Amino acid sequence: MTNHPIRVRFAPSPTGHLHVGGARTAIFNWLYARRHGGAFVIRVENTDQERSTLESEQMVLDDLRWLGLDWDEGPQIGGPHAPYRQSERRPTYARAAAELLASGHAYRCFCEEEELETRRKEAEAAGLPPHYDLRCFRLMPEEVERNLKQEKPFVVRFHVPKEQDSAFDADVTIHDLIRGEVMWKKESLGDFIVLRSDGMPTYNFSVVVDDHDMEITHVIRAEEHLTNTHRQVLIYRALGWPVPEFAHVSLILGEDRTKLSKRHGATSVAAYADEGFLPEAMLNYLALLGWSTPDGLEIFSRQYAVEHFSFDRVNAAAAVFDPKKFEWVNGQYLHAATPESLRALIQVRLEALAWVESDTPHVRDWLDQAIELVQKSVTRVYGLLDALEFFFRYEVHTILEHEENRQVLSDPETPGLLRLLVEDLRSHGVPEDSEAYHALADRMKSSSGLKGKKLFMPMRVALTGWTHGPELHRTIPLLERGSRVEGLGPVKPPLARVEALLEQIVS
RNA sequence: GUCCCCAUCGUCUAGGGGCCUAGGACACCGCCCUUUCACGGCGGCGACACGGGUUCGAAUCCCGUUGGGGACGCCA
Repeated sequence: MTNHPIRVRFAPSPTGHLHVGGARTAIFNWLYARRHGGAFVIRVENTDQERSTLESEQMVLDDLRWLGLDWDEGPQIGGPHAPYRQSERRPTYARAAAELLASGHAYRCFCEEEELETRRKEAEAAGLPPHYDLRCFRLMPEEVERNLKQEKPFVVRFHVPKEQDSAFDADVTIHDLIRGEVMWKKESLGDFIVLRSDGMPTYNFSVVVDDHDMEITHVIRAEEHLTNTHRQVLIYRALGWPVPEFAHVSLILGEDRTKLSKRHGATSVAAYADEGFLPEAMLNYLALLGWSTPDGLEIFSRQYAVEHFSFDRVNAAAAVFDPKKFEWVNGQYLHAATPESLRALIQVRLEALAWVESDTPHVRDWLDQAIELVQKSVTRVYGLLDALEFFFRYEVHTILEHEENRQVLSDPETPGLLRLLVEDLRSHGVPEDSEAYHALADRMKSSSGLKGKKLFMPMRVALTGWTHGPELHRTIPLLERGSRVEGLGPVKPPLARVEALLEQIVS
């Protein structure tokens, strides 16, 4: 293509948290930049002063950082094309608009909004395209002068010539990196506004001016902007600027196949973070929604994606966001994570729950073993808390409230069995490793005459309070050790558990 | 309504004329592993929207139909 370094940008409008659709666009931009050693620029599109806020900007940037998408130029870090906030770039737009005005590609329009609205409706009713009727395009210079003198508010409109022999051809063809050739005829476009009456540029104008100013070589954005490209290319043409490459990424859809939005449930990156999804998993899943790896890998590192990303493998069709698969991807990352890293992620909550009182090496060591024991059973970070709960909570009443537990314990053999278990734990001590546990199991088999589920389920319930959970041969020693670790929240030791339950059952 | 985009299992996709009786992943259903649950392993269910061309040969190329989506704003 070109010898110039690749420059791409992500241009969010700060009106709330980053959504998964925006996140995926950002990811594709970032991957493309990193793949080709180019620059990833962030530009804040806040020309809509009604809806844009600084708080939202901060949130979006935080969300991007959480995803690990670092930018080379943009808000908070600056760069050679600062400022990177459109509200602060008004002089640049004014200059470009003046140029369009001077060259006759644009004109002042004094029509009022309500007036335009009614005329648009009339045109539609008459079966005509709802385009601007060119009223102000035909204004005599004297009339324009008079209006200006009266300080009538005006917008600047771009003129789209419809004459076939016009020197300025308003037909446009682009070569989209994802879609191939896309073309529009001049007739499908009316004269459009580039500068609002308050002097702020409209989206289509500011985008072109900024992308040119910031030397953007590849515009990678959502497909909803595809038809805007017609207008934008005309502006490039009128200003005599080179047109960048385009890549329009398909939309992410909800289950009902309409554009993903709030009503589909959690759609913001932050919401998923709050629910215990990992940034690597999010990056992986979102990249996979539309892009596929050359060798069919579905779980891959950030580095792998950077090395293999290409628009050749980006699908042009829209994709439905599948929470189930996302959950699976997250699980894959969670299962492969080191216990230490997971512990760090739940540290604050462990302390809030008072399961951790002081952060000592013994506490950390015990926690890592406990996490290692349960991590394969969860798909979300905070699911670890539920999986670990049985270590720290053993309440006989709560246990007996659960139907499954009651069923297991209702066997007439249970009291005798638990009595034998108490005796064994007292005389032989609580097993401190798998081997000792298996010895215990053997003794219980012969002393009780029970085997299989009849033996192990009551033991499991008595020891953990649940009918399911990690392997007993690892759980029991860990429970016993946990009860002795200082700085850890209260862990009731195995013997005390069985005794407490037995007492309640026989009474 | 006009313009634009899109179209392979329920979902994400592989596929770019013969390698396709269409491969993988998620989900679902079995079985195995496991004295529980989960993880894991094995297997099953399940798709080229339709109609015309082009070609010796089309999931793959072309046209049309249908369907879905998006855009038509002094929002982005």
